[in-house]
Amino acid sequence: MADQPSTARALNRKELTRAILEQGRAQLAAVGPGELSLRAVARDLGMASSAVYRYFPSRDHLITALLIECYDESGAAVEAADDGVPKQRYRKRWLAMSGALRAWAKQNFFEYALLYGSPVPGYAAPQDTIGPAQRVPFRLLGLMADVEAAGITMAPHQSRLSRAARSSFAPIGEIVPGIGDERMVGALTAWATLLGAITLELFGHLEQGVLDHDAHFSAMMDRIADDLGLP
Amino acid sequence: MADQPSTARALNRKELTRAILEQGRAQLAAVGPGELSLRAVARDLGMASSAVYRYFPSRDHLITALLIECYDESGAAVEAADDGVPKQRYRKRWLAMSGALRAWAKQNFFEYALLYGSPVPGYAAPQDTIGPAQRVPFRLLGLMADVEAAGITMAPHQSRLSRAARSSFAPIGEIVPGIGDERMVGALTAWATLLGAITLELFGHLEQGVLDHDAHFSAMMDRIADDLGLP
DNA sequence: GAAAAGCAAGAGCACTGCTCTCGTTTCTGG
DNA sequence: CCAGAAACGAGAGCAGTGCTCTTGCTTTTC
Repeated sequence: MADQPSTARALNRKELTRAILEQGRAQLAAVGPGELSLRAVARDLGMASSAVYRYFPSRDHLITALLIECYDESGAAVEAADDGVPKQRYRKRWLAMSGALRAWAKQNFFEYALLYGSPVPGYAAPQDTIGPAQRVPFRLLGLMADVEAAGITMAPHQSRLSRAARSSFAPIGEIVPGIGDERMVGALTAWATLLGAITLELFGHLEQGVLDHDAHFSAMMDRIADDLGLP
Repeated sequence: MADQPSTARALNRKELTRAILEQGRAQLAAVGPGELSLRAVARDLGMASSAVYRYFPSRDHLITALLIECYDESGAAVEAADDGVPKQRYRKRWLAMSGALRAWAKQNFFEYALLYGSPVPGYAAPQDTIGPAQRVPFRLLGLMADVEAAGITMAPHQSRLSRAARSSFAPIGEIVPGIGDERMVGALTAWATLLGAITLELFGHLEQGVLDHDAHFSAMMDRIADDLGLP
């Protein structure tokens, strides 16, 4: 992987792999995962369907590759949004990131469904995907760490955190240190709300009740920002 | 639909329709939507695949029927949980309802995926489904109306609701009246959080970070209850 | 009792993921 | 430089899918 392809064949292989992935992405954007047809990809590329199997040993492997690509793309969108806001404007950073993820999801409906919708048939996402998948939540946690480092306190909550809940996110605390338990729960709740809000909107569950999706999303994200104590 | 089946044939038709639905449900629980095979259902019932089309004109119609069944089932579970708690124990009612939906989702993974995961291929859920689909959110809104009627106030929020956001859920306000704008946004946010939390957990997005899913879910729901000002 | 409607079954179409084989091309080691 | 090995593209084929159409049979209805 590290060395560049020297031979013409290896170069051609990289190129074709990329072309298949690209065509697969186009297919995905058009018909959604589950309907993604390996044969159709091969057809559009003018090659035999069996030839595709030289590059991706199965349909699931293709989907996994697309999964990684989409995680990276949405993660990059969120990171770019975060980077576009001054570091101290914490609330604005949250609003920018959440808005960016929603915008990406709306522009890439099926891709969002692939990432955060029902998991495909029986296959468990392999280890390769967890890295890219964590880009978005890690950025959110980074914001929390920044807020915490700035000494900004949260409004106290009525209910106490159980010991089990506290120790539950120890793995996260090791990777992104410096976040208090209360704020950690707040951040994870915010993440759930964000994904839930986008999912409800995109998958049509708000169709009967909410008229202005933009305003509604903004209102919810503002509320979350209040809850997180973001100034 | 209202009159009972008089003829033997009509009775047989009702029975067979039910059997197909039941077998489809079994299939669904085993392999998930998208993999639900009409031929397999027919095989298990010992009938020709073409015969099933006398009862369900297409695979999507079968899925729609299952969709309604599952919405009703989950809605009934949430309602039962709500009814099991004294009306004035508002916080407990919220925790019971959210816990019940999560429990149902965990026990009916693919069914939950069918309801709240990626929408199936190209088909838009027909009008028949929206009624059953609204049972859960309506129950949550009912709780909010009860709280509001009891004169319980919410902790004031920092950010103001935009005019667009306020008027956005006018359709809901007509069906479930007596809920203030602030609490309405809070309730819809709570709904998003609930669905997001269950989705993240069930679809494996918490696998790398959270150890104790029960405790984590409880902590988030407690937090939401605080936010909603539930005593 | 005859006509009409509902029904089950089978064949068939077009499609899918995937495997295997068969020539061909390209790379590599002596 | 050239033979063996590895990679490759194409095609046929298998088992499966949703769905349609035709063919007989049964039940209902007039």
